[in-house]
Amino acid sequence: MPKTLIICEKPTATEKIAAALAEGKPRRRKLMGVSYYEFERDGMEMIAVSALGHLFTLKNLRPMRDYPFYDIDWMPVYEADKKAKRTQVFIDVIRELAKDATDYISACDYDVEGSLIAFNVLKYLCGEEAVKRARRMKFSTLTTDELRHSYEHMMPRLDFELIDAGITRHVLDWYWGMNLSKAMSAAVEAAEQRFAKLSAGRVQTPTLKILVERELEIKAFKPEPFWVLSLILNIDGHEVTAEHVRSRFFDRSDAERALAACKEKLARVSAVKVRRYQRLPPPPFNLGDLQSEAYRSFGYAPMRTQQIAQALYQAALISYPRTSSQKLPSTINYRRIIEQLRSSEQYGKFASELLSRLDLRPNEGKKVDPAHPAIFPTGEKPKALSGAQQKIYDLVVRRFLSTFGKPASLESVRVELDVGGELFLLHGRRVLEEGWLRYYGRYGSMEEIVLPQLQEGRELSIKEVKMEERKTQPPPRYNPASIVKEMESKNLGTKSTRAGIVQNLYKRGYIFGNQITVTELGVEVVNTLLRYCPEIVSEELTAEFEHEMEAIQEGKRSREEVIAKARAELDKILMKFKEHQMEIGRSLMKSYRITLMKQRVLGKCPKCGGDLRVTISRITHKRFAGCSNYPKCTNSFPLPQDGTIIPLGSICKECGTPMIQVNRAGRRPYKMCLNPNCRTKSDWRRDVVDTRKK
DNA sequence: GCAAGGTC
Repeated sequence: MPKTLIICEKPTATEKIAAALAEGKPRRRKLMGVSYYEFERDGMEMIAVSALGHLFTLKNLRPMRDYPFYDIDWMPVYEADKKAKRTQVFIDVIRELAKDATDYISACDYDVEGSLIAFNVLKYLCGEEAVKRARRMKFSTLTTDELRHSYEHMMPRLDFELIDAGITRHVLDWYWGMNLSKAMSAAVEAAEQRFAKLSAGRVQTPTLKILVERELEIKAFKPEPFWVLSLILNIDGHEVTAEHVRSRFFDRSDAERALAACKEKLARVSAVKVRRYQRLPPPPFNLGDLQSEAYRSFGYAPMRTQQIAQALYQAALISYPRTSSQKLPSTINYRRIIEQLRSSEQYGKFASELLSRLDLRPNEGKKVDPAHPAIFPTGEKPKALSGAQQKIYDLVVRRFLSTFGKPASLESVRVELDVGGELFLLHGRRVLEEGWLRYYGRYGSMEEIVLPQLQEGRELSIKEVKMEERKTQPPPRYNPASIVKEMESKNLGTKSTRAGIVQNLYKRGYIFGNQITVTELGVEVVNTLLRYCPEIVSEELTAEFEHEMEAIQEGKRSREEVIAKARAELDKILMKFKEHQMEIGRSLMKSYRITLMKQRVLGKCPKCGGDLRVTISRITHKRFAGCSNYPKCTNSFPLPQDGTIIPLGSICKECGTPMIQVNRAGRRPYKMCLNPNCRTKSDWRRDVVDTRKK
């Protein structure tokens, strides 16, 4: 009896593929805790089984004692990474089910990585014959119609061009990243006999470079003074401030001359310009947009938003979150979703309003994704959500509804005021029709500036004309959300990896703070690599990889050719690196030490003004905050033993000790002062009891 | 140890 094994990328996709292809209901089975689905189609027996993303990864075949090192091969992820034990049962189950399979279908996401995931499963778990026989389903959403269509129009073989491109990408990233990381650590070891965990990579290093460049701009920035003139008026008992038409005077005497001209007591309204305009609804969320909106609205780091979105997805409340798409194809049946939302207390009236319209169409954005639509709520009713989950869910639902809303109608008013020939401006803004802004609620809140009725020719009494000195500001620092956005615009990393790569830069000690500052170490790593391997620092490497991948996909270059070229190039770079490793190692270590020392400082000692530093007790080996003036000053505070401690650079309003933030795995970050007896902590114990009661 | 990519 012939049996077809369908390889899918992830469990939820497996379920949908089985449901779409089965005649009748697929039978859900379980083996070693892993679900798979049996069903019939056209008289054939079929089994849909799931991978869990990549089940295989590249690994060095021997310990990597020296570099250059190129001896790598594919291995089960669970063997390479002990923390990924979960993937082992998936491998066992697929191997078991492959035993009596006669035909194979690759039904992973239709992109380079998906093609490779299925290929490795077929090659290492089903055998070479399976690779030759396997066919490929291509689809861009997991809707019944599209899945059936893609089954009917299957590619009769695997997409080896995409697979080859994928393998090459993995190998090149490994070669470049691992060898350069090793080269830096080895340089430190050779020069200082100490281990320092240093890293470089095609994505992380250009990202760090962007941050270093901003750091340099800020350091080189010379604030320039400028002057502003403002006119304070009294209109019908309200105080209103108008700004001079020249928003900045860089020449003080110009500002003074303008000020001197304003000696009159009255300002005359010389023009009133009213403009009506529309603001279109926003496109639906992709992951990057959700991350930056959640940072703006709640201050959540992109990594946190990603984790919360993943939890909501697993609770079947929202669609697949790791997407770059801003499209909502009608096949997701958004009318049904909005109908389901109608029964919700919070969103019901918005949903009803939308459903009463005939033209229900989303305002889509330009970005697409080969495998997933934009993020949308499934319409399921949420049960017991945590506070943070509730917030992200609310944001997703409101954004989704907003996308279908009518444009908002706004009115802006520009009032010109003449004071002795000097022109001042008043700006007002009013929402005429809220449209989609109502659905978006607090996330789209538009500040209204309502001006009193002002007719041309009216004279207003002046309270004061003010001249103030200000300074130009340096360009703003990146924050975790804006650097993720910058990476996206430069095509660095993927939607799934960007937040994690930024987190990694923090973990390495290359950067710190929410307003991102690059450490001495981060700057030195970039400088070193700029000197010896500018290729890895440049965003161009990603672009170059992409060209090579394209050439491979078009059959213009072979995988072997591209890999051999990279090896030759790396050989030269790494040799030069090694020649200079003593000086490289010394300067890396120097900046490493400075960064470590600075990282330990939590703030000023309230007793003596010295530095309070994270210190490890010689006796108990536990960490605490101790004063740098020890033994002259014996001031100290206990610290939590788990998690990362981040100095906040501020002091407690109650007790004056430095504030810190504690980040612990799986818990939400919390802020506290160092003093355990501070009044701010008097209710901590009660909180713990309260939580337990619930 | 060290990358970047997929997944939960």
